[in-house]
Amino acid sequence: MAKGKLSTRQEEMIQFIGRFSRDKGYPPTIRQIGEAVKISSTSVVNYNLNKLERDGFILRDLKVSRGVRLTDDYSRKFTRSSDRLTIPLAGVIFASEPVLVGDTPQTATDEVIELTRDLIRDEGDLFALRVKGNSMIDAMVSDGDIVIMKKVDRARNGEMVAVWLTDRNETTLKHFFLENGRVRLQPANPTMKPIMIEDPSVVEIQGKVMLVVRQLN
Amino acid sequence: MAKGKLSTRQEEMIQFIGRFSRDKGYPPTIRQIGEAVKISSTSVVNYNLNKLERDGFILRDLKVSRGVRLTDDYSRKFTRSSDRLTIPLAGVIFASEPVLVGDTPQTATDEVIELTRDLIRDEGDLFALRVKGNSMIDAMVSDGDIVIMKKVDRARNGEMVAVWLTDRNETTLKHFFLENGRVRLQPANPTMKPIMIEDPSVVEIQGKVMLVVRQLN
DNA sequence: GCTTGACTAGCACACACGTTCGGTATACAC
DNA sequence: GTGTATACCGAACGTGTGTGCTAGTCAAGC
Repeated sequence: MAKGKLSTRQEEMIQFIGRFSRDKGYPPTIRQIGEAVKISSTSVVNYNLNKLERDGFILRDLKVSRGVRLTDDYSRKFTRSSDRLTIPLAGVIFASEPVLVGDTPQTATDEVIELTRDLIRDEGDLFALRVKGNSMIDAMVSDGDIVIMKKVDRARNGEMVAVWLTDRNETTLKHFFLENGRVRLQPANPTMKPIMIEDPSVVEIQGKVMLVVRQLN
Repeated sequence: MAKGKLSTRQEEMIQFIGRFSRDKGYPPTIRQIGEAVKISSTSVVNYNLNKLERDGFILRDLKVSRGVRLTDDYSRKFTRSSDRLTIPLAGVIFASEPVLVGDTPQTATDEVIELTRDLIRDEGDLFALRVKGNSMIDAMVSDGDIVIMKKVDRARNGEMVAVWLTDRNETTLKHFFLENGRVRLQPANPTMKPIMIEDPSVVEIQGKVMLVVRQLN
């Protein structure tokens, strides 16, 4: 299967086929593909489509018009955004490092999490992180969990956020409260005590936790 | 919009267009539709398609081959069932009651959870429960979480299960281990101690936990 | 009887669209 | 040099496919 290396044009072709199919409800013709990626000859489009098919990116039904479609893996990235959400798995989160918020565009990320809109209605810059280690057990989050976060730099009281504490070099997931100029970070586990912080400037908000998913087995 | 009354043929045409598009990845031609619903003339198919379009069931792009598709409302009925999962929300789970495993068929349940296959690959009898109260914090599960369970009456070592302990009238979520005729129930929270049970018969397995989902806000 | 509207069949036409073939250019190996 | 593989172009060819026209059937209403 996938030989890995795709030319710019072939990448563009995949993108175009996906977008076109999603928007119009049917796949493009060879000529439409050619127009989109600036190829003047239909034979060249055909040539590249054959290559993409050989490498497992698309499926073709020969002799039928518009008989081209992306393979399941790829078409998933283009499914209607209204009922499904594709979130890039941006990395891992653990106590001793700040959350990395990569600027990698979604299409460049290989691993993604698919969710239904049922689970998460919010629009915005969402990304997923896999939890590493047991340092977040006071947030009722365990090793291997996936947290879906929204990129924010401010929090409202009560929201659960990922914060980087600059004075102790630690990332933690807590409910955030700003009270009389002090920050209270409240663990989700009600049996545990909050952290009180006098100087709010040591609290760097990395994102707001929207969803936690734990897969067993 | 929809005039309500559809002839048998027109109903068949909608069904066929939906199935064809789903299976093949592109819509059928007029001739293929005709063949499917036993219409010999392309003009008759065209005639009926125009009617369906007028009544809001389908969309057409004229002059383009295979330029027909169902409107969003209808196409949704034909989305690949293999990539999405609808799980009935069967009730709540809390410490002082055994898990209710209703026999209500899935269709009768009103509340459902929709998940993508990404999250849960297992086939089988799945149901969802909402966690009530903080009695399961030792399983790293908090109030309001949703647990997706599979109906089983046996567990393999290491699996996380919902068990009803008949001797203490309590439901709990634990990792299950059968060792030398004794049952060890291990909390997910590594800082907490296991429950050892000498008599396995007091352990009633209610289901296997497949997924835990926590929505914030 | 006649007309009208809904539905159907058959078929030819024109263009939409995939395929094929002859070429060109470049890079690399022998 | 010759050969081979990759990537591209342009044009012709043949089939795929929507459209339009003519005509027939049947029931409802006059």
